Amino acid sequence: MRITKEKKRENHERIVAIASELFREHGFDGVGVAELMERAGLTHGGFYNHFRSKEDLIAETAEKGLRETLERYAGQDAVAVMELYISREHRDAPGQGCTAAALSCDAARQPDETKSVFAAGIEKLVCALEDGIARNSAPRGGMRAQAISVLAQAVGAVILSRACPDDSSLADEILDACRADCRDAIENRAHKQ
Amino acid sequence: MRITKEKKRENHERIVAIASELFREHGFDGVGVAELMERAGLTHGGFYNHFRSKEDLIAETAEKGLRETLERYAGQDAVAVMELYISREHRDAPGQGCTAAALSCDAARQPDETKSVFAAGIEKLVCALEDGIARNSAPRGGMRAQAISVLAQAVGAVILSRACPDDSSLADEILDACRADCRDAIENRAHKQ
DNA sequence: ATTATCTATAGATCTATAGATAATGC
DNA sequence: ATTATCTATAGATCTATAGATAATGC
Repeated sequence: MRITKEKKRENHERIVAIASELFREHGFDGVGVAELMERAGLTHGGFYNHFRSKEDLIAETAEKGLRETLERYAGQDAVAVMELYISREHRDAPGQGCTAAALSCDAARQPDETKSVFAAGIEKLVCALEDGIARNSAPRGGMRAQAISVLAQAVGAVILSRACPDDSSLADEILDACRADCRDAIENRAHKQ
Repeated sequence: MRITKEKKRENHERIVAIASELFREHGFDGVGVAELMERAGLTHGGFYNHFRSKEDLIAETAEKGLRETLERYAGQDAVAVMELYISREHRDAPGQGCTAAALSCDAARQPDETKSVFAAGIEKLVCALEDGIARNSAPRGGMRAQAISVLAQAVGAVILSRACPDDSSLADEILDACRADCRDAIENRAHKQ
């Protein structure tokens, strides 16, 4: 049953893509190798031709997921990014959403190798957001610190909103309050009175 | 081997207390009933005299954890709360720290019954923070929205900082930037220039 | 010859339950 | 009589490995 190198690469990419979505939805501990491989149309034994361990897959998946999140927002102005990020659509589709928002809590429980991947991904998101803020307001000092604050608030908003049940008015209130506050911060206005 | 009602209540409380710490450290999926009961000095079969299911324990643990988090911060002014919350000490001791920061990502994957417990706990934290902000600045409108923004940023800061490896300078930078930004927001100052 | 996959399984762990034991609570 | 615990186990699931198969790559 051997296949071509090209086909193997395709299989590898498919496993990572499916894992990326399933991990964001159910957490690293919420997805088994057998289920993952079945969804990829393969048998579970074949997993170890692609990865030395599940931990290896987690690190690779996190890297890909954080890169995709960066690519999704890079080059846009920061207010536009926040409109997309702190939204019901993003909150309600964790499998397609930001890896940092979906898996940072899980990452905290992983070995340092995986945490380093997260730190590198967060660093790039901060830099991209700093660039995005520069598009929205005159140059000023402390923009990196502000990018960090805005990112933390955006991630916290999505996470807290997701922890509320679907019918919760608080879930939407969190998004609305944080979206408005991040907008004000980016545009360098004082908080609304 | 029957014990007194009082002793049973003590056992119940001990199971919940141990679960509360272990869940915050390893996630709901990262702690098994057998390990939990062993740590409580009981055999795993006895678990089901106290809880109908692991899910039941999760809901009870979340309620207790969020209540304790509230009690820890209620009545203090908001700047003092943020100094305690957005700190290395808090980040490095998730088992003793805020349940919302440690388990909100996991809560998002739980059934609505558990998510409702989280929503109620977050609501109370928002109210307490709103009261705490009133201690730091003159009364003004939009204080509830600001309490929500500050809470989201604080939770996001701790979560992102925990996702970085121990030796990461970014982990500390996130805490420092967010602590300063939350302080400014609470004291109703524009963001630093 | 190498190797990507599949089959089968090891060994551990998971949640949950059944039945025995023995002390409380009535 | 009730019930909190313990022992034992069911049945499912988990990660990982060994060996067979068969097609690629040399």
